[in-house]
Amino acid sequence: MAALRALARGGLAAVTVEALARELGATRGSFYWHYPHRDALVEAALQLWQREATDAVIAEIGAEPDPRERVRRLLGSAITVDPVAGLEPALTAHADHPAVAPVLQRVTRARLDFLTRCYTDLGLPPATARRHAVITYATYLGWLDLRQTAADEVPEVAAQGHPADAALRLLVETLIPPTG
Amino acid sequence: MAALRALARGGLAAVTVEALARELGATRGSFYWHYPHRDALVEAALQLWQREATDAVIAEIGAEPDPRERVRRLLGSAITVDPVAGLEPALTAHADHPAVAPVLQRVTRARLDFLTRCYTDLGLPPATARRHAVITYATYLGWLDLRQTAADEVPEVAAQGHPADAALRLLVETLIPPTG
DNA sequence: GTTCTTCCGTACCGTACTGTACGGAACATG
DNA sequence: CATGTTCCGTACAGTACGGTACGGAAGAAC
Repeated sequence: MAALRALARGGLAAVTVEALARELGATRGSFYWHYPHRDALVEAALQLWQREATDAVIAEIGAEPDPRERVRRLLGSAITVDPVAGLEPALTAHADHPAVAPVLQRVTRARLDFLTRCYTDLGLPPATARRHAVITYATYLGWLDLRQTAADEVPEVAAQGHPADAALRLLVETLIPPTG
Repeated sequence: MAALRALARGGLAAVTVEALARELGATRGSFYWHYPHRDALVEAALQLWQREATDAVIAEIGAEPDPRERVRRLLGSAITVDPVAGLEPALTAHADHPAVAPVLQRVTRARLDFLTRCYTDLGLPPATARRHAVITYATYLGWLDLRQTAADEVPEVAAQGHPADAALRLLVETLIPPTG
């Protein structure tokens, strides 16, 4: 969705009907046939993001039986793939927006629950697993931030290549407790 | 600075001369005597942020001789204090903005260099220390994100109180290698 | 007291955007 | 062929904002 790209570039204020119409080679008149107003567009874009960036990923990786491998694959995909660069930082920047808040809350809870489950499956008691999940998820979020702010200064943070592999190994060592 | 508060709430687009004048009980006419244009305001606000949120902190904690205690105090202040809530996530959301990019790059480099120095002082070889610094800093950034997006869902992430203390202990255990 | 400087307010223009009204093309359906 | 539906474009308010021009109050300088 073009709306998500605009959101990633310039925040919520950048997702305008005008810019969208220009980018797609259409006119605003056409837009207002498909959506009643601008808010409906951002709403649709946010739901699309939740489905593709969270629900689909959890469904896919959740099929993996080994919890250690689940975390490893999560970290790996967090490092290598970023379909719409800068989207998540842009969303957390509008965490208090009435349209963003509920989606962001659902996504955060789903991801944290999934991670917590991984850690309990590794043998950790629930409270400890929860705290590990929070730390791991925070590291993931900050990793995305760093990729936006210092992709050139911090080559480890790039989406692909050899430095990313070395960083992944250290991430796994740091964030996954020795053995369950 | 009121501009930074506006930036934290609604991104760069929210730091408008009109809103600022309203909040301060003045008029736009008055504003344009102090600043030549809007961009000068955001520029000044960003430089203020760099001085208070990075230069001052590094100068203060840098005086601590024990590197392990330095990292601990960094994590501690990261957890407990957040003068303008949501500012850093809002800034990383505009990482490619011409006014934000250079400031953000300087801040990121200064913080990463400082952290790397802490880890080398702990006895780690430079490359390893650098990677540890990146991970620790990413966790810090993600922690700020989580505080914005899920302060209610994740009590560990709140700015104060007993849950924060438990989280800090785990952070220290996770992010600081056993002994240098 | 006159004059100058500093600071703030009002009034105005240009621009970019949202939303609506309406017209018309393309196409299906009877 | 007539009619309706779907989709897109143009034209028009209304609004919020950036920026400029100008006027005027308050106080300092002399």
